[in-house]
Amino acid sequence: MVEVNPQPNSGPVHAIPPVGLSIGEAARRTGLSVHTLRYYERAGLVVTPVDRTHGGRRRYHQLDLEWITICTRLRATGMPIKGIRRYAELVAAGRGNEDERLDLLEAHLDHVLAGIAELQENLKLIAHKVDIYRGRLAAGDADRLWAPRGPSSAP
Amino acid sequence: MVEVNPQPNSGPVHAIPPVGLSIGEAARRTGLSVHTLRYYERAGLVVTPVDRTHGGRRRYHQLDLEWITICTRLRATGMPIKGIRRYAELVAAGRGNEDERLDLLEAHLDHVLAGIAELQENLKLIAHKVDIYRGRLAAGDADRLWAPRGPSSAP
DNA sequence: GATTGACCTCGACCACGCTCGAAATCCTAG
DNA sequence: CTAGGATTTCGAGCGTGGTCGAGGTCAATC
Repeated sequence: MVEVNPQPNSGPVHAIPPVGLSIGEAARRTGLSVHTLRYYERAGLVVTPVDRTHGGRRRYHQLDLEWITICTRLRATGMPIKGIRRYAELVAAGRGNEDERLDLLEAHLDHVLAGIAELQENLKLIAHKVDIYRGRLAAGDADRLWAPRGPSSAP
Repeated sequence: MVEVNPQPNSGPVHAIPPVGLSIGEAARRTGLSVHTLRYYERAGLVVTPVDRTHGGRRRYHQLDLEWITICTRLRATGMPIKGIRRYAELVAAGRGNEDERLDLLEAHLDHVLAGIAELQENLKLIAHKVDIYRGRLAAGDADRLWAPRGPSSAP
């Protein structure tokens, strides 16, 4: 299937050939589905129009993959599609709005950091409950755990 | 509007009266909307049936609020509704499944911790970009920043 | 030249987690 | 007794982020 066909003039398998990659190959490399790749494009997340073959098929080049990777990082950290589109628009607009780009990224960064802090705060309660369960199960007196309208204190 | 009506025989305003709280009050205390409170109930997240007045209105007591708070913590850490329902079912089933409850919570804990780690990993790239923007903007040579099909390397 | 599989567009559909509106009921204040 | 606001149920609707399928095109292989 994935036969490596050693060609004298080509680099490692992971290098992107000058002709670019098909959408399927791009999908494998980015970890997105081809559907999602097309969706992101439709949604305006992709800065530069993706190159096409004369027959109308997408060819992904280095820069495309790099940009898409940035998109996945932003998504993975919870930035909504709209936010990424906004960022893409700024980048696409070219020089002169770097401060806005910075603002956008910084705001996102702060947002995520705040989210992590909150997450950890909420986790405390859960971890506490886990500890209680563990302790009581180990002690063998799990019967004293909370049950509906029961007497104890650890749901 | 929110007039505090000092009553001799009642404790602090934040104490829950024996008759319980209306859904509106419960909403204010939990930070959820009344819609969401009812939704959670419908969705099977609430372990014990919420008490009702003879006229059919919900009355929330201490335990209800505590349980709902747990639900919000689980939600806030990304546990899906189904997961919380599962947990609620276990608790509702009473004694004998404490190990399952523990498994569920531990799995969630691990899941969230892994998520945080991944989040922080992804944030690195973003923070890196922020640094680059900051550095270049400070240096006043923002023109060298990435633009569509531009020469530089920092989108 | 025919087949085969990857790719194309377009619009519909899905899962999730709420959110809302209508119409009826309750209950408290005047 | 009445008016008003809070609450009830039920079902529909919404925003987000994909995911999918139909029907057609492209291109490498036999």
